[in-house]
Amino acid sequence: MKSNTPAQGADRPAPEGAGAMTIEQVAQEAGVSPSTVSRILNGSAVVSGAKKQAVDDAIAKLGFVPNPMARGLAGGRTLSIGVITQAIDSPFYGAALRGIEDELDPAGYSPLFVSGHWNAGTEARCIDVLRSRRVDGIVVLTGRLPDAALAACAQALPVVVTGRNLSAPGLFALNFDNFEGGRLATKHLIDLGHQRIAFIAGDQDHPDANERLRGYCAALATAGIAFEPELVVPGEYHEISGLLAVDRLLERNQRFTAIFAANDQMAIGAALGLQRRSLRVPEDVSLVGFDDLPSSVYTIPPLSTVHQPAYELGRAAAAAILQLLAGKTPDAEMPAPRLVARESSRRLHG
Amino acid sequence: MKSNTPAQGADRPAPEGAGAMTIEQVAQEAGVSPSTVSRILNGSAVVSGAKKQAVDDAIAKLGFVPNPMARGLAGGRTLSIGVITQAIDSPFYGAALRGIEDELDPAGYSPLFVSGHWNAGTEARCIDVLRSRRVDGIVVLTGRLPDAALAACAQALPVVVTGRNLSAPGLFALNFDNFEGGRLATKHLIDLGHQRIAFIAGDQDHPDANERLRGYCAALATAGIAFEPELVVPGEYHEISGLLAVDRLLERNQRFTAIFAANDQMAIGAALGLQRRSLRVPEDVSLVGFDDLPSSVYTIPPLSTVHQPAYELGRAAAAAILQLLAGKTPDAEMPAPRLVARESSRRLHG
DNA sequence: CTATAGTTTGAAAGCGCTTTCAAAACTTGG
DNA sequence: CCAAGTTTTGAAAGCGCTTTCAAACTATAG
Repeated sequence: MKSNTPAQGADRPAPEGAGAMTIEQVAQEAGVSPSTVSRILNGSAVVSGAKKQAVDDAIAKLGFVPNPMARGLAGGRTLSIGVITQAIDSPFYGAALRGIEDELDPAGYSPLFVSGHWNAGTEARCIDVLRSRRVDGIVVLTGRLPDAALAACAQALPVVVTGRNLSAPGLFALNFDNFEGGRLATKHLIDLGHQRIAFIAGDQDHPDANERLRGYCAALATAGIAFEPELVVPGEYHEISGLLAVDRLLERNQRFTAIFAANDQMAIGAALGLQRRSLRVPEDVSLVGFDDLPSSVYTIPPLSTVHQPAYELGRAAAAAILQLLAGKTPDAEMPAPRLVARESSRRLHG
Repeated sequence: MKSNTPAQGADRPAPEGAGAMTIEQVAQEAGVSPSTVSRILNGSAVVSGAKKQAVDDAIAKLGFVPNPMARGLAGGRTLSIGVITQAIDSPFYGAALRGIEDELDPAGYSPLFVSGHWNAGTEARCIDVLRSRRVDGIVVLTGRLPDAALAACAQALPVVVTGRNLSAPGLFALNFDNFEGGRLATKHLIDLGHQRIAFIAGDQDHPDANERLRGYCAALATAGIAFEPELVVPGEYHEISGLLAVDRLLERNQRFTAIFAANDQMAIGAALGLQRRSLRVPEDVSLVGFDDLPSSVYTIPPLSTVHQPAYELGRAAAAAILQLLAGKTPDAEMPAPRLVARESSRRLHG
């Protein structure tokens, strides 16, 4: 964690005149040419052991840090990766961003986060911004950009996209099995004896939302339970959708003993909606979410949900872009969906 | 939102060979010298109307976007602002980051987010990283860095820090009135008739946590209620602290009719802890938090809390750094604390 | 109509680094 | 011990932009 030069106060980051070091000064100090220093810095050529030592010493002594700007200009790389997230303050994507950060950092890359706000136009602008900043690659977390736009972008720049199945040159897609997740959640409720299971759907425009719905249908079918369109209410992935959905369901006079919400935020909204109507979770209605947000452990009651490894997703995406940059074919894989049973779901008695 | 050149598909960001444009080509197209183009780009000198027009046209026609790398190298600015946040996935700071993003974007600046993870050493490293990336300024959201380190950093670079009262050259501190917030929350409970009010404290190392405690004490004193050390339990700002704190309180056999938690996350943990002990909120115990996280509207029951304008805080901090950069003295001010009474607190009956 | 001050403009020198290219330094084998 | 091949090294040319500096031009006054 700390710097590796020992005798150094925490408040004095670089040994000396930190701002003004150049490769030339290092070269002079080490008695070699700037070219040689550059070669050592980048490992771009073999350098004799003696000179390498001298340069390393000089770098340590002067506290030299290469100027990324100059590097970028000369070398055509910026060591930065653009990350298009949908909302930097989303509880779900937050973890993914952290994963990206953690993976990129040791490789010397920095993420450049921009928010697309679930809007194709904004996302397109984000790409422009990132490209104008000359990022070396782009990671797109889901979003609404047409696949074609992404593929086009990938022609100029390595691109990693999550939440899609898409294949194009220079493009790597990393998808979580939302279908299986949806199936698992529904099966969990069925196994608990529930037959009338309502589904609060996610945003229609999200492919993952539709996959989760498909999983719900599949589980129902497997169990021989008829799909009941009246039990499915649209939502938009926000808490309020969950609340409203419960109202809708109750107004429709639908009987149901369980609800599966396409994400935790809606499940939390639904829980409040149920409480407002004096329906208890899980005594009267079992509730299952999707995502396993950090806060879902602490809801009342703690929420049963499908765990989405957001952090790992971020790491995997970052690792993939790094591999793409290195000319390799990414081999990242997502962990399989896993149901976390907590207290919001219970066996149907009666 | 969209580009201003009309005939342009969403998937083709720049009119033509987007990557390869240089100021020189623009100059040629407009029949002027590169210097003139640069001057127009930066508004750094008066240029005759005719030439300005010609250059603007050429820029539009070629879809030219200046290379930030070259700009940074030559001009010594990078148009990027380093932001040290504590955890990019924190529910509270997320909103602040968004505020920063929203404020910086129209000014042409980009934020560079790094996470300090509440660790002075890591934060110091973050500053190094940011400086090595040559950011034009730094925004520090709270954190544990010693004031002196910040002041030292401010000598080289404009710095805006939140959550502290600190004054140094090149440094602007933007503080929320945590004392008043703590007082307000406590007063709210007292007004509701509560006398035995437990306090779940925040992390000792956070100045704001101590301020909130001071506010709690002040409100108690004003109401003539004796301060009871046994009613104060330490916490660390996470949900689990709240849960544990309730256990502690109950083990100590303390009677209390209300709890004020130094942040919402702990309040949420406390709510669960109370529920585990079959104590109902608000019937048996009133609960008040601090921060007003977006999710606090949807807890069961919805949480009464002190609203912290995280988003505005971000915007104000960003605006301040922009002003500092422009050589002005920032005039940003934080809104006063405001109590949001929801359903987790109610009048004490009996 | 020329001398003087005031403006607008272009040429050219970097910013700090990477990367050819060719020279210098070693190898090796005949 | 020298020619030919193989490394290692340094000089120098940019990367795309900003910014002096001085030249060219315009306006004002004598």
